[in-house]
Amino acid sequence: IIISLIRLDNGIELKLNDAHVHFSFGLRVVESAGSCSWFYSKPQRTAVKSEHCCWFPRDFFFEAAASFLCCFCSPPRIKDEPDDDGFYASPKEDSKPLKRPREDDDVKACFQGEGNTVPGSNRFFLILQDSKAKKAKSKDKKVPEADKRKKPKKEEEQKWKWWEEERYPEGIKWKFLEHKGPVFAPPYEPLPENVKFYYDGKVMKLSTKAEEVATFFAKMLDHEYTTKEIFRKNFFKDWRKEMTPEEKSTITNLSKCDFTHMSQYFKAQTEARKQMSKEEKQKIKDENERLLKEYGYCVMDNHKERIANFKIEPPGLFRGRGNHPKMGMLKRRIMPEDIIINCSKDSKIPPPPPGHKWKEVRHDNKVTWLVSWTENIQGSIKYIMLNPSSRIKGEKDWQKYETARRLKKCVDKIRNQYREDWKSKEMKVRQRAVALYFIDKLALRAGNEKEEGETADTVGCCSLRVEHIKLHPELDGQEYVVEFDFLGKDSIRYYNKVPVEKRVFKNLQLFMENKQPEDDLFDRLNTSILNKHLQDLMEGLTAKVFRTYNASITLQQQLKELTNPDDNIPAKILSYNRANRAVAILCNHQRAPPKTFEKSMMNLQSKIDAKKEQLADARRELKSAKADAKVRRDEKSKKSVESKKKAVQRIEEQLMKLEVQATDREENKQIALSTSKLNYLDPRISVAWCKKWGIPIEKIYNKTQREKFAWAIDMAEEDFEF
DNA sequence: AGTCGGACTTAGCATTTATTCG
DNA sequence: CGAATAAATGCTAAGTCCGACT
Repeated sequence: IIISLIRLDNGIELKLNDAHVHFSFGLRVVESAGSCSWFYSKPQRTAVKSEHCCWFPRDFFFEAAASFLCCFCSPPRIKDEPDDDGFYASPKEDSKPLKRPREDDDVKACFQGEGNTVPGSNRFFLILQDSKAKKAKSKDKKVPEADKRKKPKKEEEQKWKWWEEERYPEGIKWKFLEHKGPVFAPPYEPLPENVKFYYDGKVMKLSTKAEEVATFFAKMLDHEYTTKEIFRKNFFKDWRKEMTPEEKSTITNLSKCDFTHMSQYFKAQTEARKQMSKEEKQKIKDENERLLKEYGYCVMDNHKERIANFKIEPPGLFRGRGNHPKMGMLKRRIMPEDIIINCSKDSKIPPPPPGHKWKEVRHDNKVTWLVSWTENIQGSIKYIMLNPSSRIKGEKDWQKYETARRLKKCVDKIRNQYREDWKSKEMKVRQRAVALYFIDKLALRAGNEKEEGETADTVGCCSLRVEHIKLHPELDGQEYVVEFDFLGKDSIRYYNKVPVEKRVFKNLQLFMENKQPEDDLFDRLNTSILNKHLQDLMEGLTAKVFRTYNASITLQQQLKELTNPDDNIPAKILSYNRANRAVAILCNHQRAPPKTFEKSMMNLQSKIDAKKEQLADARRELKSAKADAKVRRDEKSKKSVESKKKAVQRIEEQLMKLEVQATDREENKQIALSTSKLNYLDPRISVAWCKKWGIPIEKIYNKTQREKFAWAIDMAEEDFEF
C-alpha cells in the first residue's frame, strides 16, 4: 500500500509503502509523519523530538530511490568524506570525527540551506507532500512488479553501519531510548489434584506457595545436587519460609518428603510436549515470535535494536557453579514492584502490568541498561541490556580490541620493565612484577578478592594462595618449574606445569617463606594496586587487556604458521580451528566432554570406514572401466571412465572431509572454542584470514556471530594486522 | 588504602532448533 | 517421515573494573 508520496526538491517523486516507511523511520516518527515533514540522509537528534523530521540511512535512501522512483533518474551519489587511507579510526584512539558526523544540527538551519545537497556534506532533503492531494496521481503511476518483490530483500541488506558514525562523547550512552519493559515469568500453575506429595508416607496437600517451591525441587530430583548436604539444607530452610504455620509444624524433615510423584508428572509433561502435533508446536512458536516482536526490541537513537534478555529470570532454586555455599536457596519471583525502568523522558514509558507499579522509572543516559532489579541470592543487580549486535555493545567491543592493539605497541617495554622489577628492593613491586608476568605469560585472570562464604572458593592471579602452586627446582629435565593447580572462574580447574625464569622462581620461594598453605601468595598485592600500576604504563591498560592481547596475537601468529596455501577449504578450516584451539588452551576454556562424545566419535569412525569401502569400490570400477575402454576404444566407454574418475575424486574428497572432521572433534573433546571466539579474538583477524584465503565467512562465523561482528566483516580487509 | 555498590564482560551448561540419517 | 545427532541459541552465574565514599 502506498501511503506516502515524496517529492524531492528537484521534482522527482518517490512512493513509499508502509513497510518501507516503518523500516527506515522508526516507529514514533512514522506515526506523526503528517502532511509535511523533513527528511535527512543522516540521523538528527533533534528530529526525534520535533516529530516533523526524520531521516533515512543514506545508502538506503539512494537504494530506495532506485527502486521506487517512478520516473527513474540516477540520484547524485554523494561521496562520504574522503576515504583517508581505508583505515577506520578506532573508537578510543582518535578523537577526530569518523565518517558521518552526528552532531546536533539545527533543523531550521538545514531547511534554509542552499539546496537539497550541501556541497561536501551528505545531507539530502526531501519534502513529504500532502499524501491526500497526490493520491490520485500516484494511482496511475504503477510501481513495477519486480521492484515490489525485490524490496524486502533490500531492507534486509540495509543494515545500519554505526561504525561509520561519530561516537558520543565519553559517558553518554544514548540520547533517546524507548522500550516496552520486561516480560515477566508466567505465573505459577498449581498441580492437578491427582498429583500428590507425600510426607512420611502420607498424602499431603500443600498450599500454593509451598507447592510451587516443592515443584522446583521435584524438577531437579534427578540431579546429583539434590543429594548434596548444603543444597538440601539451603532448600529446606527457604522452603519452610514459604509454608503455612501448619505445614511448617508438620514438615520438619526433608528426608521424609516424597517428591517422586510430582517428578514423574513433570517428566510426563516434558514427554507430552515432545509429542505435540506440528500445529501445536507451531502455535507456541508463533506466540514466542509475537513476544519477541513486541518486547524483544527497543528504539535507541533512531534505530530499532535487539534486546538480549528481555525475559525476567523465572523463580527457581539457585545452583551456583562448583562448590557454592548458597546452592539450593530459593530464587524468588521478580515482581513489577522490584523493577527499575530506564528510558528517555520523552519516550513512551512502558506501563506496568495491570494492578502493579514499577519500583522506579529513571532516565539515566549514562548507562546502557533498560531494566534492572536486585536479585535475592547475592543481593546483586541484574540488568536487561542490548544484544551484542547493537551499536552500544559493538562499539565497546571494537574499543576493547583497539586497547589490546595499543598494548601490542608497548608490550615489549612493559615486559622489560617487569623483568627489572623482579629485582626491586620493594616487596610490593616484586610481587606486582611476578603477578604481571603470570598474567602476561599464562593469560591468568586478575583475581579479585571475594567475600568468604558467599561464593565458591575460586581464585585468579592476585588471589592465588601458597597451596595453589608447587615449586620444582627441577622436573622432567626442566629447570625451575612451577606447578599450578587451582580452581578459577566457574570453578574450572587450572592445572599447568610451567618452566619460569630463575629470578621468578627465586622470588616465589621468597614470597612463600614462613607462610601457611592458605595464606596469600601475593600478600602485598591486589587487583586495584596492579591495575593502578598498569594505568600508569598505558592509558586504559588493565589486567584483562593482556588476555585479549595474548589471545588475539596468538591467533594471528598461529594462523600464519598453520595455514597451508595448497590446502583445500576444509583443511584450511581445520588449521583455523587449530589456531583457535591454541588460544582456547591458553585461556583455559574447558568444557565437560559432551555426554555422547564417545558414541558420536564411533559413529563418525564407522562413517569413515564406510566411505573407505566406497572408495575402494569406486576405484575397482574405475579400473575395470579403464580396461574396458582399452578394449572397446569407443566414445561411450571413454565417457564412462571419465565419470568413474570423477566419482573416485568426489569420494576421496568426502573421505578427507570426514577425516578432518574426526581429527577436529577429537582435539576438541575438552576444549571450548566459542568463548575465545566470542570474547577474545579480534574478529578482524578472522575476517582478514577468510578474505586472504577465499574462505566464506559463514564457515567461521554462524549467523549470530556474523551479526555481532558485522563491524569487523565490513571493515577488515585482507591485509588487516592486529 | 580499603570497602562497596554498580555496570558491564565473560563463562559454561541447558535447552531448542536445524540437519542428517535410516 | 520420525528419530538421532549436531549446531545454535538461551540462560544466568561469575568474573573484571570503576568510582564514590570512608
